Amino acid sequence: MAGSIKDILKNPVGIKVNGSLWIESDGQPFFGPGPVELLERIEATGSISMAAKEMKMSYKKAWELVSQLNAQMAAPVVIPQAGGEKGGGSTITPEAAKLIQYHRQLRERFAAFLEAESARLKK
Amino acid sequence: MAGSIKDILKNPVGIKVNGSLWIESDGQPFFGPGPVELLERIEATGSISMAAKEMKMSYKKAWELVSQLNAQMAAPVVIPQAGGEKGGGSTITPEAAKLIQYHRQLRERFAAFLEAESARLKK
DNA sequence: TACCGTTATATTTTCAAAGATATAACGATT
DNA sequence: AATCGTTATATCTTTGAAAATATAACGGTA
Repeated sequence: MAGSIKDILKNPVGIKVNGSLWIESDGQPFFGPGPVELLERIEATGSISMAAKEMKMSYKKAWELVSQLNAQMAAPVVIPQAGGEKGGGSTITPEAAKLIQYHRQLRERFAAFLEAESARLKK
Repeated sequence: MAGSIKDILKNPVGIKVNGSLWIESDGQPFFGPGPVELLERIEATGSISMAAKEMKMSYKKAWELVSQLNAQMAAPVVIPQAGGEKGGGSTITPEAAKLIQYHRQLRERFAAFLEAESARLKK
């Protein structure tokens, strides 16, 4: 279309609309893509430290995320155990599974939005 | 609704979905909310330095944004003049106006999306 | 009790982004 | 030529976030 955005760009080939989403509570973000993946990997590995390693995230960062998440939920999403067989580990609660599922669907709807906007950009 | 996300949060009052959008070219973001506001203020003030000061952005940062934008557009969005009456100044081109208008509409559609998602969150 | 790998926490180090500062070039006006 | 406020650019400093490091606590198992 004439007068389109892509027409005024020097290199319109790789152009698209991108973005990121998160859930805010009291104005401060507390649940973005990072925590979701962390929860998924904690579920898969049974361990915060292993999940963090897989994501190339420091254990400290991972622990802070878990701690922050648990603090903001009515019930904890991760149950940690320090010590025990194999040194301990962590399991996720049904509430965590709910969060994961919700965020997955949210991401899908957002991806559709971005797709539509990217298409509009090229028209 | 039962099993909703808001039910598993400790403080569900201020909860909402938020996010940010930008345009990518070749995978690297080059046009987000900051540059738009800068362009608007350059148009209003006729000067990069005044626009930057209004936004409490360093002149350096503002100049870098302008420079980067100009480099990525087929035609420049800002025409700077160093020296001249009143020391110089900068004007924006019709292409810049197009970018501003596009981004404004994009923001509106995104706001609607976020609003819908925030509403869904509370259901 | 000694060991293990994990959770929990404090401290230090690194590093990149932002900011501050300084200086030159510019071109109309006087 | 001197002045003015702007653009243009280099360099130094600050600072804040991430990463790295270190250490203790934990609770099963052998």
